[in-house]
Amino acid sequence: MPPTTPDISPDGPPLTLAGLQIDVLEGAFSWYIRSLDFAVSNDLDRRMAHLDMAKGKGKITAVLLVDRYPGVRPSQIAEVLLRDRPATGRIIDALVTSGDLRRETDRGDLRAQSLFVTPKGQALANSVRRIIQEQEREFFDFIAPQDRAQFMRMLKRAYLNMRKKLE
Amino acid sequence: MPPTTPDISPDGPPLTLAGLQIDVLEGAFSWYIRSLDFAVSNDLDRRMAHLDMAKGKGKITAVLLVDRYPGVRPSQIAEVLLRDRPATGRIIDALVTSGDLRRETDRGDLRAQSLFVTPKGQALANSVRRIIQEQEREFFDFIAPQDRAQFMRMLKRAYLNMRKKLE
DNA sequence: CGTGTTTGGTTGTGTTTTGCAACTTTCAGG
DNA sequence: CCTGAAAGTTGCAAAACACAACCAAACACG
Repeated sequence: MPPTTPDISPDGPPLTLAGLQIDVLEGAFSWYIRSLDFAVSNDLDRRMAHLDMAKGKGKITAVLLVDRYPGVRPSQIAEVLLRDRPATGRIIDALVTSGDLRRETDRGDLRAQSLFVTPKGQALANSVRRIIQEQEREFFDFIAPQDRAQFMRMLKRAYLNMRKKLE
Repeated sequence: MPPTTPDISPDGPPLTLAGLQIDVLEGAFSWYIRSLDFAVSNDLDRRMAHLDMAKGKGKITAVLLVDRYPGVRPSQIAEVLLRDRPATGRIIDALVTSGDLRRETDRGDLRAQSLFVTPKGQALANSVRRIIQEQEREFFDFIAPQDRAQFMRMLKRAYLNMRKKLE
């Protein structure tokens, strides 16, 4: 395409893929976020391939949540994951089957369940955390420490804005 | 914030969902990005629900790309989308069927195709752009102009880092 | 030329994901 | 008790996606 196109974006050289200049096209954060998610997820899947925990978008968060909050209930996890209960239930099923989580009936509420990690799940959670940290280090290290906080803050705030709207 | 809990993150009050404090849990950008993507995509789907273009993750980008670069080839789109050719081909199929895109045989290379938007597709592209801009405005407006550039730069760079690794 | 390799696209298939609806059990309030 | 709401489960049907196999055109090059 003709290089006559002025570089509108004030953020470095225009991003070119397959000979197409992407930047201006979408002009939007959303495109970067969606693409970045795609890349992040794929990369995570690769790194976790050796763990038995089959490709799990939700599974990762679920294990970490249960590990950190022993006794959580599936419905709470569902809310964090932004999924419905059936979907969450199946995620948990898989984790129970693989021997990483354990279900108990919540005492005090026979309808609900309390979730706990097994020793195996505990180990898994640790692996996962380590892998995530490696990924962070590898791909986000270019962000200066003081900028990291701001970056995180922006992500968080946007996320909260969205959640509010979705409810 | 509760005085008992030291606020590790220098980025505002801890994020609590369903009574669980999420922040420290994942501690990572990746979690925010993945969640944010989920929210962004859902929100986009909603906003686009009235357009015939059935829920399309790839479709959105495809239409915009073709609109901006008349004559692009499916393989180029595939590369941008980070999908394989079959997947991309089907996306294009759908858009052709719905009358938004038009295929032509590339002159000069009989194997390849050149894609163009139809008038309908043109209108669709405009709608999509408008919707995306609204979404941006609604959810990312809190970012000060001078910070936007930096935010974008970080997203972009992380994205590029990832892509390099995926290839 | 002609032959082997690469590139662009299509078709077919099987798996995974996921959202919705319906159903069971339990709780909470009056 | 009775009713309505909440927690999970099951069933189902649709969508997305990755992989492999396949055809046709282009290119490289001896």
